[in-house]
Amino acid sequence: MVTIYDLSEESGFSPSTVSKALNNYSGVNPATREKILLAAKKIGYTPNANARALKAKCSKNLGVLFYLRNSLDLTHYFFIQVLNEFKRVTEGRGYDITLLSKGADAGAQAFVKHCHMRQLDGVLILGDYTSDLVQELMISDIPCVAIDYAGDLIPGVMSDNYEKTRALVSELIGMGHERILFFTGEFNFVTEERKRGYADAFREVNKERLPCVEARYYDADLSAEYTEKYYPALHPTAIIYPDDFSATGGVNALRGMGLSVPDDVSVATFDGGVLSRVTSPELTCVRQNAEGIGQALAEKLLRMIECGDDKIERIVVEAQIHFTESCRRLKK
Amino acid sequence: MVTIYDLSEESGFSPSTVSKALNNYSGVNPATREKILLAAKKIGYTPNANARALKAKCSKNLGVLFYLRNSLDLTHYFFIQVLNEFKRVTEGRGYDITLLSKGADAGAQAFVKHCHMRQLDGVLILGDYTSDLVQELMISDIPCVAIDYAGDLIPGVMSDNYEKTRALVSELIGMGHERILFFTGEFNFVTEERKRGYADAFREVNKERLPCVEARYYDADLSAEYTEKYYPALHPTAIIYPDDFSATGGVNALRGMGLSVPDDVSVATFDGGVLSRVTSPELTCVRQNAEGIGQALAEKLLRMIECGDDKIERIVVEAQIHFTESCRRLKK
DNA sequence: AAAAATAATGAAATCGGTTTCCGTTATGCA
DNA sequence: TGCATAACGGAAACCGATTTCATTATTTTT
Repeated sequence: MVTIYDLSEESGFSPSTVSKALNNYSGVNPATREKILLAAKKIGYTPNANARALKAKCSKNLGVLFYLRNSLDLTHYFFIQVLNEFKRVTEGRGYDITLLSKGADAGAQAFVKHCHMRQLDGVLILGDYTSDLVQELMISDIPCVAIDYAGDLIPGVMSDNYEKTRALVSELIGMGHERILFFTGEFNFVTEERKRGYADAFREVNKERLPCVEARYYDADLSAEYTEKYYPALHPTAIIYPDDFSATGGVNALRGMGLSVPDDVSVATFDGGVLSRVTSPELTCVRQNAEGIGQALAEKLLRMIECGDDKIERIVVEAQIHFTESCRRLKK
Repeated sequence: MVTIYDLSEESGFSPSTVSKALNNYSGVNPATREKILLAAKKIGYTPNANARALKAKCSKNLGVLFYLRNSLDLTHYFFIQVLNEFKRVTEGRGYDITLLSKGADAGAQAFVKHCHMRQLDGVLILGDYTSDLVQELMISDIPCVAIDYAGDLIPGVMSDNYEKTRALVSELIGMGHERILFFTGEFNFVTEERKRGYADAFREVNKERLPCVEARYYDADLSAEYTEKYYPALHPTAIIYPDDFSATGGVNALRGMGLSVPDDVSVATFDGGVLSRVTSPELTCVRQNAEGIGQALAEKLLRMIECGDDKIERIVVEAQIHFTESCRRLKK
């Protein structure tokens, strides 16, 4: 390993001067700096991030916590898109990303301990934030941001769920749909916002709405089951699913019941990821802006770390309604 | 931060003894060890991984490189499953995972430099291994493993592509299909193996096969385009796609041409992830064992790091052929 | 020309661990 | 009882950076 001492010897300057030169500190002669940089290139010097972190108290390393329904799982297709953009932004600013885990012992404070151990500068939380382990992390001294979080422990970034749901439902009502079945996701802030939007769209036009069916899936099979159970009971002309998995499962179930989308029933969903794009017909959706969300999360977290920004705010990233032929206008 | 010195003071033993006790070294009285462990719990001691790595020359940290078509991208649905299992295994053995990136300057040796900087103990390579940057990494002194790699620089883990393709095609031939169109993936070892299996299945029964169509996609739109172009020209009774994205795109294109799957044309694919499961009908596939592959990668890499295993081998993980109604028997 | 201010550099302490080496005490054996 | 050996514990060096503070050289001020 090539160290700063080797570089000191090679360039003829002391380690302290070398360090200052490499870090662009003032108080180093430009000519000296040049010589040192040249020598560094010559002998192939790479700084040791661990040594740096030890002394500097900052590791330039961020943690990412994927925590879904009490298990660590990276395969969530929407969150991984968010992470992808988060990574792009933070790595451009010189940060690395480490995947959080519970560690070997996995007792209380598992995540907090993990962060302290690696001296992580901050953490991105994706997923369930209700678990104790995650709450401990939010309360700790480690800067955190989360997606879809609306509590007052840390900042959260989310789509404008109320507004876009209201708009989507209004549009459907305008197309003649009055029996719109809304399968909601699990109970949380996002779901509540969407339900509020759904209810308000009907309230605006003084119409009666169907009861929402609470179902916490992200699971095509379960969604199929619910569809088979509730369609015959409620006879909706349109169905809204809370995510792509549920929607594709639901569409298949409808087909299985001999129904055509959109001739017999219109379908819309949230997310609008690759799943809803490859099904035919492509599904109408409230497409969340994964890139925008990832970017907003990254920028907020970096501000917290680098600028001491401690404002616990909700940052809203506009989603987009994407209408396709999966929803059709009903004739009067 | 609670350090080993605080723990030394609290327990009444010197830092060196404390270190030995914590690391389960011999030469420490069990009673002493107990006292130290108790004190550690009491004051909430968390070891500093950076300090440890600095001295111990081993960071207990692994790098993961997602490198697809010259860009760093985490959203590959199959690789992310592999990584998920890789992570589960390695974190159980006390390792953390850091996502590799090119760093700010991004010149030659970018990945190698990144590894040295963080003192990574080893690297998992997912994706393109043809790029110079990845080759540099393979040649370096850092232990690496890769998926679907069959060169002689590092070990590789892969499915039994030849065997399973041969079996799939044989089965289709047995069902009466003779005009089987095989859209292959990009040019690499995996594709060559599959083509060999395809060809051998026809050779076994002395039948003429259609020419394979090379297409490097993982892209539903592109696959649709190819399907629209080649179906009318070759009139196959069955089509095999190289991945789920291509398959769903292809199926939609076929439907667009007024063809039914499987009544007019049978369809099979590789991977068999969530995409091929939610389409209707669910697609026949050679389902790669993502968990098995992730596990094999993890175990091999850990053996290389911990046991000095330097055997450059190809590890084969059996895939599974999953037949569904997307392929039908042709009547004589 | 002397004094003061400024710029450039280096010596040394420090971060929080690990590890080598050595001294002390306990134990086994004759 | 005396001696060799083993077990235990601690002092100190070290890993590779950063940072404070002192020192020297240079420039500016009076």
